Amino acid sequence: MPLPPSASIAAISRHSGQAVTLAGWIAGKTEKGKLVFLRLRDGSGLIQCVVFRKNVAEETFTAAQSLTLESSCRISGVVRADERAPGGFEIDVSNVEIVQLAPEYPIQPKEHGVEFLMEHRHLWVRSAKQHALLRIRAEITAAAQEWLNDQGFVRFDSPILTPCAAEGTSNLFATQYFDLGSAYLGQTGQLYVEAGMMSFGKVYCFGPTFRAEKSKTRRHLTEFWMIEPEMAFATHEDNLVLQEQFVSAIVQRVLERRAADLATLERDTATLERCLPPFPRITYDDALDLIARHHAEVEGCTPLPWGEDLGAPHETLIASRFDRPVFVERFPSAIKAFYMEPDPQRPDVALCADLLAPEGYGEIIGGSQRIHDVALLERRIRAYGLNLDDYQWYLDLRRYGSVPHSGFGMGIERATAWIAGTHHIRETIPFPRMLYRMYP
RNA sequence: UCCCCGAUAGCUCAACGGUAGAGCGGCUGACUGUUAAUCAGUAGGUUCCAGGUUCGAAUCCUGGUCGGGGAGCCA
Repeated sequence: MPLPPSASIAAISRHSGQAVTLAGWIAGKTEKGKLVFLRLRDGSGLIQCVVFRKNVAEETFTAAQSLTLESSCRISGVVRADERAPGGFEIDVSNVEIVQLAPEYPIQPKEHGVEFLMEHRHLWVRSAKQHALLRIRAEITAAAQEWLNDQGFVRFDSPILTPCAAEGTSNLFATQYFDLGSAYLGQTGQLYVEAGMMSFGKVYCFGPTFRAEKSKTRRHLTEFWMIEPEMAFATHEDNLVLQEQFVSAIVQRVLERRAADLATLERDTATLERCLPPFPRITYDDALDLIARHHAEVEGCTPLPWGEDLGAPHETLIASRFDRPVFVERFPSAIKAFYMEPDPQRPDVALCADLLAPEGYGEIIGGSQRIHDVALLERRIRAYGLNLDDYQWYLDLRRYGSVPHSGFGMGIERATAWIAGTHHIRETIPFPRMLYRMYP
């Protein structure tokens, strides 16, 4: 009769000296004649299991010998402290029950190319580094939501199928929506969380967003997850304070709870430990000065005339001059979304900010104070060439009890790439969707 | 969309105009402390596709397909 697992590998030290049954997959095997070492992975951790021929039934030893990489099995035995074992504990095996014997496993414990690994992403997620990375992602999404919940935010999700372009800028994925014409996969939930903010005061949405841009860089996905808080009666200043507290709370929680995974990834945690408020702030104007003076330090970085948006090399240069995330605020309104509140001191710039992660990981947050005056918002919608009829519901939010309000969006994958120290964003989501990849 | 690069055994790669190879993995055997074990043996190929140059093409040329790196766009 099959035994259910009686212990998890992560908590194996609690069972030292006891007989347990573990259920999992074979992560490695070494045969040494009359003994077999099995490395068993159960999702919580990895442990070495030792099968001695003279200690077990002949069929148990044969079963242990026959196990292949990633075969599933139940292993019973006594937990024993042994300093020769990785992790300090091993299983002295008494029984091996094969659940399924796997044929030759494609992914070997050696170097593989990106194309091959992406083609086998459904198997690659079992590998130690991918496992650590995706656990960190899960910690980040949990930390982000729980922190906002603790601050009184209410989760208020936005639709994924939307009737028109929210910002009128990005290219959207279109799909046929019954007899109502085209629907578009949303590229932000922001306009909808503004409606929620007027109901709950503080809200956030969290879900996938879609950009049909033909981006082909290590910082872009066509489908990515974004968490977007929005607060009533909040100014640009309030927004920046919220962001630095939010980001540092997430980073500190990952440092506390996922230290082992950061170690697996060989992440240098020094820059993460410094990630505490307040974050430095520079204005767009200051950024242009800084670029003019230091552009030679970064390859491909050239001085910018006022009014041009920052490119990737400019962001890298700016981020490299600070030891923690840095806000770049008050961009020219003309290069930003139509709904951003103009600076009352200087109406040609917007009350907005991008948060740049250190170490060249780029923009992880974009946020702004939103226009709350209905007449100004109408003028902006027209000036951006958008169809006013599409935005009547959004204008209603300014007709009935309008208040100053602010919010931002954080890209989960970019934040994960930075915190985990992963070169390419594609590994920070289980199944990345990219320009040239939709399988598996 | 633009610029650059690549495709040879299951995987990682070599062969650069003259007989298509190695390491790893697989399979068979040996081994009581391995942990990307070691040793011996063994199987495994439409050199991405189509056309061209040549006595002869994995190799050179043209086109295509698939993919990688970067830019722009943005989170």
